[in-house]
Amino acid sequence: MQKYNDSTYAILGILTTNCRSGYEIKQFIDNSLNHFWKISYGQIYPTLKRLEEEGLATVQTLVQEGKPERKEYFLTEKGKDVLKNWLEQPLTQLPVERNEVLLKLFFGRHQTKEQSLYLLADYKQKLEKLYQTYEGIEEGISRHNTNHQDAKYWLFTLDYGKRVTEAAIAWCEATIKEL
Amino acid sequence: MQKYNDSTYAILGILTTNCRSGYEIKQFIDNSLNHFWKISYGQIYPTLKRLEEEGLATVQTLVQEGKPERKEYFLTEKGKDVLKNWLEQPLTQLPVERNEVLLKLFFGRHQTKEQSLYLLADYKQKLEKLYQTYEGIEEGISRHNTNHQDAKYWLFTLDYGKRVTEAAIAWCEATIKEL
DNA sequence: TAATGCATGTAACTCGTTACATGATTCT
DNA sequence: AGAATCATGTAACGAGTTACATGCATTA
Repeated sequence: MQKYNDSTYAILGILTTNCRSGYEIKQFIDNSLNHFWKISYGQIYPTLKRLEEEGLATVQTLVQEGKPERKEYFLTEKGKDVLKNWLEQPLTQLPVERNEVLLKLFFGRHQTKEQSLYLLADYKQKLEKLYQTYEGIEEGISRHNTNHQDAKYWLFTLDYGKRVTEAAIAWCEATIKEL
Repeated sequence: MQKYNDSTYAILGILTTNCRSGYEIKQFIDNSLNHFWKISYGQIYPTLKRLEEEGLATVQTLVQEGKPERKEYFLTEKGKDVLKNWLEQPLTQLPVERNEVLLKLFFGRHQTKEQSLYLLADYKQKLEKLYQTYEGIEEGISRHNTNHQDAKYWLFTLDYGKRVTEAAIAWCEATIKEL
């Protein structure tokens, strides 16, 4: 089976929901996957085009009143198979997560102590803000989508973000103390 | 001041150590930064070339007996300034860390429970292996480089890796239970 | 009247990897 | 004899972002 990149699978997955157009897909990602996946129109539209060309989806152009035309994409059986197959495959290997703060801290000997402390304090602050964002989204989902079939899985991904961010914050605190 | 990408700054930083050639830089990254930064020769050599062209480094070709020629790079004052300036700048924004496992779990409703459990168990196992790798490196540094000026900072970056990985493992366990 | 939302799309660019080419020496 | 180490480099490709172009309807 031919390989596609992960963004293609993400789009394939989103097409199983009610999102059908490039515009809607972008919105969905920004609202629901934004904490662990992002994507630009410059990638969405060419991908959708390719999906159709390769028979993974069909298109229907919808003419709307008072709104621009909109192209709706629907997964074909082949498209569903490709998605299913991808879902079944475990990760081949853990990616190396580049971290700019660690890179700077790594060269900490060439900085003053104050600079390193400032770097860490700033990082910590940004992580705390991120944590609050997670909490906000989590609350939103819990309140509005309690009965939604996907809500459970959405909350799992948010829990991941919270736990990992929490650990990073704790590291900042410990490192600031030790510096 | 002109902007460069983070890999350029990484190379600039490494040139402040005793690593002077592309080959040595690659080795250094593979040995010491590998847990949060990686880079290929296809990026190192063109970057070094550019560093020289833009006056951030000078080159000296070293003819060795019984070994191939080797090009040694040395930071200029301008190169040191560029590095220093970068080190002083805090992160502009936290990057979104793409996570393939979360992406698959997000579409968990389209999978069987067994598939999701398998995905998580496999991820957990890989994280545990990674954790052990961190411990191994940490031990190596503690044993051999106790008096090295950089050792402290190297250990900080490893601590980060350990804490974040630990949190991810705990999330796997919790999610497996809840599924 | 200006901004925002809806909606699609492309071209240029950056970043990065992989695969390839070259070639001597040393170790197994 | 073959593999590993030392050493440099390029070409092709893939992934992804940003900026731009277009244009109508609604809201402030």
